[in-house]
Amino acid sequence: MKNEDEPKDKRLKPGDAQKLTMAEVAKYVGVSAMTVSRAFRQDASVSEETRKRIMEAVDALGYVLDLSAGSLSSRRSGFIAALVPSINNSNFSDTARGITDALQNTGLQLLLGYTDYSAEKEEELIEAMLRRRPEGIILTGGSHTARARRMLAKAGIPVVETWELPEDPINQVVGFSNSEAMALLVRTLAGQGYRKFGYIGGTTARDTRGSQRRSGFQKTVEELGLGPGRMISFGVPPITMEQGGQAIVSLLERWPDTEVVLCVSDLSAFGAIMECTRRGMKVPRDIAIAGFGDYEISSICHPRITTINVDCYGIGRQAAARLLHALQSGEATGDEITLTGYKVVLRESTDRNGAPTA
Amino acid sequence: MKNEDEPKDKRLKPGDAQKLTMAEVAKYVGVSAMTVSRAFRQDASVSEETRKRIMEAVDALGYVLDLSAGSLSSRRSGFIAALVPSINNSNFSDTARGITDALQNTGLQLLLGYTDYSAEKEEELIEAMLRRRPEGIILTGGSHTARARRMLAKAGIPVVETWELPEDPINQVVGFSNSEAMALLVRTLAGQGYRKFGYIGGTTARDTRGSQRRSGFQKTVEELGLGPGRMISFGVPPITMEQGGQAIVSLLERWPDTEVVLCVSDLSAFGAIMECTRRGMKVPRDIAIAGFGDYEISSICHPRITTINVDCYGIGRQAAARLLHALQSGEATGDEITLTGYKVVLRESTDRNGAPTA
DNA sequence: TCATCAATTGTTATCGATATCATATAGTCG
DNA sequence: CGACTATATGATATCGATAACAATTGATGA
Repeated sequence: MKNEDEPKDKRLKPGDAQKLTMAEVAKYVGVSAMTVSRAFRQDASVSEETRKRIMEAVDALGYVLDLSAGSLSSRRSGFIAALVPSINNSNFSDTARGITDALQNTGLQLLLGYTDYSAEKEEELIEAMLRRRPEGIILTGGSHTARARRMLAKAGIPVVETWELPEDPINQVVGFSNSEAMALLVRTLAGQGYRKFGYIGGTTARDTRGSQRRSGFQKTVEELGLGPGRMISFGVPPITMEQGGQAIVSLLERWPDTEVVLCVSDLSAFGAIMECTRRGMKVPRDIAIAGFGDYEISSICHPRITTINVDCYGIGRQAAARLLHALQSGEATGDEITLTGYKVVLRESTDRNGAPTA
Repeated sequence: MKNEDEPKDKRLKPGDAQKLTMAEVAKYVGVSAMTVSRAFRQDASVSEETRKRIMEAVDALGYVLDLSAGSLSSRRSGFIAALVPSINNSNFSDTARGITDALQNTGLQLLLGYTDYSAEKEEELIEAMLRRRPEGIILTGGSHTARARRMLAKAGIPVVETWELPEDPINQVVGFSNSEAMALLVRTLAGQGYRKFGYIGGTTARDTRGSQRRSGFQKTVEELGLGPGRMISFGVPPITMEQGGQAIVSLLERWPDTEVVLCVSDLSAFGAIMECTRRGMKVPRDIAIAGFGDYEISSICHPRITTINVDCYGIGRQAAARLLHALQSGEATGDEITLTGYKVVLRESTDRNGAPTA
């Protein structure tokens, strides 16, 4: 079947670098392989003149360092792993960007995986990552399978859990209380006079941040004596814009007099608002709607959406910073919790005056 | 400065896995390391009974395979690299998802990097990737620095360029003509009676897909005898929702009688529509607006946005499939071009009847 | 002037798994 | 029954860089 002996692909000229090794570069320059190895690192002691000659040879030959060999020997893989629920969510991709930026010039690279909001998939990914011996690992959330926890414990590398405040942290934490953030939003809106609160979120407990927001909502509504919240669960997290639209329809069918609806994220809030608009309801005149996460869309759409701004980028930066610190200080750092900020952003979608804009 | 000899971090119990090796697992079970190695692969010949015993030991000891060692020996790194302009763009994250899905059960992992629409950053990333010896690499677009091209040629691995049809392909291509896709949209809208066309895009040539769309627009408008298009360039790609809003203001100031505006992406189209709405203009009654990319938002927002649907996910899947094919057939595959589909999706934002919905 | 030291380079062993070849054992078949 | 084959396992060399230590050189200073 296979024609192995056919002439090689045209882009592979016979004598090409293909398997060029450090030793060959060394021979070419007339030094030892070790010297070439040193030339690739800034710290090492190589005379400027030698390094220049080596680098010229590297260029001429087209040699590319082989880290997989180096990392075996140095026992440093040169990357850190990060797992996020979804790459298709700008909150998490901002966090990924924060990590990448913090890793600049550290010689560490980011290996990203996404768990699709599933603890099982997370477990698989953790194993896949650990097989490549990352120097540290950043996780989203604090709920992991037992085996995942065991693997992480054994790995002996710094672990940072983000975006939440887990009850039983593995190691370090960089995040905030989703439940308190949502509570703050409820209190703020109650302070503006809203009384009949609805909530739209996903069905299962897969999205732990979602459940925390939900419970923060529920608890606060009750504390304020505003009766039980009107909760609609719609679909498996992450709930989409479209599901947000469907959810608000159900919610309003069941509780037509709802005054304000809080959504587990801006995306569902946006879907809900659009669906209302489409049905001839004015937001916030007929109903107020708020989201969570402060996605770009919320400051652009019409009406602009009230939300909780979360420091997504900062979470990434700080998580990476904690990791770097742990690595530098010889892994002797204890477990710490770094709180990141959040704030209510009041916008048109919950404006008591009703007229979103002139 | 550092206290290297302090007691180790509490979470690392002395006897822990830390440096558990395959040889130790082998000794524990009473077989050779080679047999343990085989047990980890399905294809290898190990008796079911031995494999079971080994896997139990692996579990009991908490051993995790070390791929960095294995890949040095087997000369297979077990991953493929993909570079996208931005992870924070759902078009590209759909492509990334397509790649990941296609890689399921192949033993290959995806290593993702983002270039931020910069050829220099791409070059850096290509080098960083090649240092880890990926078995293949997927790029976005066809414009690369000379050094990047040289490195890729020398690497001797399959390369897939995506999302475009480069004039001078490196190896394989999976994509479509952005210029023709945009041309199709212009023709479709012209067919509906629109005559005065505007265009909103980014300023520089950094985003080659953007420039191609622009030139497809320009060319077609002229071909149809609709005068030169009214082009507004706004900001460095990727242009944001907000910039879309600013751009349409400029465009309408300059050419108030414009009938329809095409945007380089749905995101800028959305921003433009919201800005119009905010200023009391009705879309499409007062002005029609269309986007490119068929992002989720475009089917949800109000009015829904006319756009070009691109098979983002399919691009990823097929790019990975081409790569896998090349790897299986002993890298002897020639350069091929795989065309992916696109289609015009007509929605409310360009509806000639003007009334988006009841 | 000779010991000492810093700077630079070389030598050798090694990281941990796997390719490759060798070997043992059991089953098959004319 | 002997040769042959398939299956299961082991022994050893090796992948390509780097750690660790050794060696060389020239400079410095008492």
